[in-house]
Amino acid sequence: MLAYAQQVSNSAYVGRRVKPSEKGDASAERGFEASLKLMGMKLPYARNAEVYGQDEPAEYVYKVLKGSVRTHKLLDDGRRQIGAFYLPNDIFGLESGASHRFAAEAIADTEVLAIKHSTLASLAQTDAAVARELWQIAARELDHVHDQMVLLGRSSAQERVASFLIEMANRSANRTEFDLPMSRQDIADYLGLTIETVSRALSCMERKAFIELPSARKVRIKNRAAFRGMRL
Amino acid sequence: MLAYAQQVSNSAYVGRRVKPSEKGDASAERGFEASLKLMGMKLPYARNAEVYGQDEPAEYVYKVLKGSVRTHKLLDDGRRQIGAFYLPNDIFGLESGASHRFAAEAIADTEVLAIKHSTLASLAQTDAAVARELWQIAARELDHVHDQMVLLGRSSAQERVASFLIEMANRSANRTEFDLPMSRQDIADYLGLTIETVSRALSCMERKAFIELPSARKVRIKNRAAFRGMRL
DNA sequence: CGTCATTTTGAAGACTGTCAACGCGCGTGG
DNA sequence: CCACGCGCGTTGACAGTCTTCAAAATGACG
Repeated sequence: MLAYAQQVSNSAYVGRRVKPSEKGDASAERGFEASLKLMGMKLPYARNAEVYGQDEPAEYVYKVLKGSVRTHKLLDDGRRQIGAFYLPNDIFGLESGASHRFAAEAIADTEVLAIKHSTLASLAQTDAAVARELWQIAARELDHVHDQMVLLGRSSAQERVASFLIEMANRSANRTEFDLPMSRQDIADYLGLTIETVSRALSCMERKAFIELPSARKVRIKNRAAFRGMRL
Repeated sequence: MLAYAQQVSNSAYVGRRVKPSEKGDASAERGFEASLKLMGMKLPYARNAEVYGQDEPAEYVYKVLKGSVRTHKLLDDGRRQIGAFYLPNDIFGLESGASHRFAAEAIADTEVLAIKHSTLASLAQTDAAVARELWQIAARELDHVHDQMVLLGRSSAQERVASFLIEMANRSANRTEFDLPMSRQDIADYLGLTIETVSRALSCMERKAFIELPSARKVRIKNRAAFRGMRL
């Protein structure tokens, strides 16, 4: 899979050279982001395509360019838990362990930038700034799952959906009106609920005039204050 | 608090010198574990004492020597989510971020070995093995939280309690009979349940002759196979 | 315009939470 | 030495929330 992706898109980066204007500015060519830009390869994924599978070796670290990605774990009986959603500019796949414990899939048609984990590891050895940056990414990841644990373990359906909407609002450009790239099923599996419960919670909030749903995938926050009160 | 602890127990390590027998073996003096032994300080905590608080700066990384530790997040209204239990030889407090998102408390009278996060960070810069080890610890932590997310989001009370018992069995020396250092309330807050539900699940398993409870804090696994079937 | 996936809504039921009472072990103090 | 109180755990009855099952509505797409 990755071999294929490499074929189709690596060409864009083959033979790329540091331009004279970049050469002089050392800081522009260092750090994680810079390395990603220089050495990363752009990969396209269709809607629902798998970026990596569960328990697959964690060879690459990714950054979302366009579209969005979900990570999940699937149980034998079909139950699914979504670990996180990644939107443009988010980094994912840095598992620090040998293999991915969650699978990753494109939610919509998506483009990611991928860089070898081993490349980053060796970079981190010489460049302390890269090492620090990697830890920060891991820290954000851990923070998020910690919050998610409290959400899943200790909150009601209403609180979960409210927290989710606030999270999405904060992550989108426009904090009062935004699109949801994921389906109700994805939201439900992210929040540990059923689609029906998610739908009901949303309808309830719309009835209370806290939000408006111009369409199923579009949300408008009408009463931010009320929201803060009902989130976890 | 840490200043106090330093006072009372650091003395044991003040002036410690590398013994001749150790001096020759470079590998014995390197790595995370070795550093911990050399530079760590032994700290005692009474039952329910706080090792560090929520949102406190993450200055130290700890290893449990005796006793056990729980990490938790407390909500304003009293709801609590326990993140993990740490038993002897477990390492905790490596948050990678600036501050601890969960608080840590001693469950019973406990002794830990503490080492400055900054010390490890600078060690990791020169010693790649230490850097690798730190990532492994973080990876284990992340794996555990991921498992816990699936547990909290997608499993029944019975499955949660069964998973918990198996987890504890696997972590204890004797896999068929072991002690639980934590209370029912701790277990409940770890599994996202109430004490009553935990108690009922345990009673039910005892009735089915899957386990035996010689006392509230002692567990004997009688039917391991049946367990594997009911865990998550 | 029809078809299919997705979402919403409704009714019934299951599971877990809540409230309350009881039991047990243990340390304290009379 | 025993009674008592206290923390902790268990059990029961009931209520509430969320899930399940079913059907209707909506919307995307050919």
